[in-house]
Amino acid sequence: MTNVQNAKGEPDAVVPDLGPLESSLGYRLRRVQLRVFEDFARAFAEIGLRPTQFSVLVVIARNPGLRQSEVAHALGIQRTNFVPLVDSLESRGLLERRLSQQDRRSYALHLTEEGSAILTRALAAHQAHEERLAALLGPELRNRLLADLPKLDELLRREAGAANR
Amino acid sequence: MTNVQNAKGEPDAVVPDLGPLESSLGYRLRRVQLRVFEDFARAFAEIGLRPTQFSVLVVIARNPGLRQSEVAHALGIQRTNFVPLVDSLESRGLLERRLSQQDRRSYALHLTEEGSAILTRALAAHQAHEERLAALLGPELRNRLLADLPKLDELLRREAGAANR
DNA sequence: TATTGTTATACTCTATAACTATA
DNA sequence: TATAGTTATAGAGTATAACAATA
Repeated sequence: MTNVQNAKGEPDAVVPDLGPLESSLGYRLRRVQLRVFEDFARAFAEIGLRPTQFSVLVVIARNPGLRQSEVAHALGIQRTNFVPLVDSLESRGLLERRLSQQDRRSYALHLTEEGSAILTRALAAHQAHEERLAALLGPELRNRLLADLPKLDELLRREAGAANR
Repeated sequence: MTNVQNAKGEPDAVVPDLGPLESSLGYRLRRVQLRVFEDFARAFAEIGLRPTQFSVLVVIARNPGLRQSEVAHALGIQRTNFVPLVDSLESRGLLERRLSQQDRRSYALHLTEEGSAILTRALAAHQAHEERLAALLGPELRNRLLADLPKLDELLRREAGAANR
């Protein structure tokens, strides 16, 4: 355990020793991700979209007509769990399920006008959020993380793929 | 949209354009964290501990006698949500709540012998998991991430602290 | 037979409000 | 009055099994 002091020189709370968690990639990623999502939540409070909902709107806007399961797969969400997610966005009038002509089992997803309008505001909020982080981190640290994190993702994706064969 | 090919030269599924998510720190962190936790889950399947439970045992082992809320705070978990977590570990016989003498409102947390024994196995599994990641990433990328992620965490911690004052 | 979307279900995680017993 | 632990509760996120309609 370590005693630290705050800016005023008062003794701060005792900081417990985290042992192997300190150098654990998973632990570090979880803690940092939660912090970043807190900031995201603040930026998106007025808009009323959670990170996952935002990501769904983004993917549909940039790839209109994708099938439900394609969007789900692109975002790493199971088909099963994607249904209520799409339900919520559809009942808010932000997207439409259109019956596909080629394959009548599937729906093609499209944004409504309202969905596009909200997405415009959301994209601005997202950019402001990213710029806030960028100002905090500096370009060097930010760019390094944005280069390193996908590398880790890709390496693990191949590993997992190989393991599931 | 981009068409990619797999190793056999067969056309893989169409890869949707993720737009601003590609360079979103929050999105990147979330995806990578989930991948790393998948690997963690594989490593811990036989042991039967989830990441959070593991982290609780680690902190108690290295700081025996901490109060419940101190452990919760160290791990970024709310007191409220920490109760059932400690309940589950206590009912499995891995830790004990001991009534504090100085402050009879609080419990001091200690591992049982069985808790220590399981933690020994868990620490080995965790090390193997980290070493697997290290072998995949190489020392340079791994060390850079383990240096950069706490930096980001610390910068956001100060920001959030300032915002809540 | 396999796939798309769906329902039902269960467990974990997270968040808020309010209680109790101590301080 | 404030704090430590608790209860109750509700909303998300994630996971599996099984079904109908369609391919």
